[in-house]
Amino acid sequence: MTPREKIIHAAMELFWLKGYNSTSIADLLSRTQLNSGSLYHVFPSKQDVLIGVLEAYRDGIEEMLLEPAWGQVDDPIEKIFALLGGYRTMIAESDCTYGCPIGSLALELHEPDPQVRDLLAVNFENWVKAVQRCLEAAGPRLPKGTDTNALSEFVLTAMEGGVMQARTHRDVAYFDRAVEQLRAHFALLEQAAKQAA
Amino acid sequence: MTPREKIIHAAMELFWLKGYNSTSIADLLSRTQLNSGSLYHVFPSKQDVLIGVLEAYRDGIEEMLLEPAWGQVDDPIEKIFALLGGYRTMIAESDCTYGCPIGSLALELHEPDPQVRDLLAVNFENWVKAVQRCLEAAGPRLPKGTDTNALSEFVLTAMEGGVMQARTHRDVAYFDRAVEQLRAHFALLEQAAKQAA
DNA sequence: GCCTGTTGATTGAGCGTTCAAACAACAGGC
DNA sequence: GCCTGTTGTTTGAACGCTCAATCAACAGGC
Repeated sequence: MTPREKIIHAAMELFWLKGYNSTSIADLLSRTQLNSGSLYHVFPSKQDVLIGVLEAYRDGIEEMLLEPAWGQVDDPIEKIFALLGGYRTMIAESDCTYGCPIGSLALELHEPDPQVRDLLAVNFENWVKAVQRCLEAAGPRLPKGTDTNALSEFVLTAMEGGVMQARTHRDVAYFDRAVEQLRAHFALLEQAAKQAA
Repeated sequence: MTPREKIIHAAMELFWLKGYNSTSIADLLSRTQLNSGSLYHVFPSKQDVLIGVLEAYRDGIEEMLLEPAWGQVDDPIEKIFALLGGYRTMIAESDCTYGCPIGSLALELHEPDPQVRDLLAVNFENWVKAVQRCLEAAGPRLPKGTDTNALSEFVLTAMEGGVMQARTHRDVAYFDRAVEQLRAHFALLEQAAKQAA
């Protein structure tokens, strides 16, 4: 494991756990057993570590997020809820102290550099696109003319909003109810598609 | 205007604009033209300023949020979308740099004191209750047995998720699409209620 | 002998907080 | 009307600490 990998690995966890601003370089050093000079040899600044982390999320969405969630799910709409189920597991295992790593960073950084903001946006976009492919695969089960982009964005909306409330109340039931409402929405859409046919 | 009011007023704006951690006591002092001793005479610590701010939001929800949005709206379901419209105005006026003041704080503070967490939760609860009263007022327009609590939480979910994406992409259209999806959900619910009748 | 990479003490700015001192406002005694 | 003691508030320099970042010195492979 190269120093670079060590740092990225540690930073992904610490930024997720404590946020970007509350994670100090000293935190990263003690976690990786490196010295400050080594870190600054690899990353010119703390922000470059953040960029590395966001790139790692961007490049690892398939194997880190989608494949684990979709291992044994074929139905395209169930894939969406399997993805949300993955977040539920994460939330519950951390006693509702962790949230969505991208979403937390997106709200924490109030005036991010363009490069950071673009990476946050790209991470959201890729997530939305993955959901959108599921919606496209669902084909005629959804009403004709469904805006799959807007609907897949809405899945992200529900996920992020549900995570936020679950974390605020320290109760995963808030997330569950958000998912349940989204499921009801999909049920109504499928029903409407069936009636129109 | 007492020093206390000055501080609360300035802190509401600065915490909203820059977040809690990125707002320094020096920022508050220069904004209020007070000296550090005066601030610490009123608030024993920075966190107590935060508590004051959250209490101000809690106590001001009617006049600051609901009354302005509902001034000339009677239809209970349109009230909900008028409330969301209020947020849209806020977002757009700030070029998508501001978000929901409570939501941002909720995600920024990773290990808040119980008192702070309770205040964040209470602010969410009151918001949800206000929406729930609208849903109850809508009565038979929604399907029988609708879980108005879960549905009103879902309105908050959609708002927070939409705000987050709009801010990340610096584009209010993301918020608009989230609201549009929520509107579609309500339309389907009203239709289902009508069919059952 | 050069080059790539590492070491870890050091820097200086910025942070939240403190405190002795100064000040304003008022009350009571005379 | 004037002095005196008290109370509550304001002043702003100073403190201790943490932070991100630096850099001269060093190690090992080729």
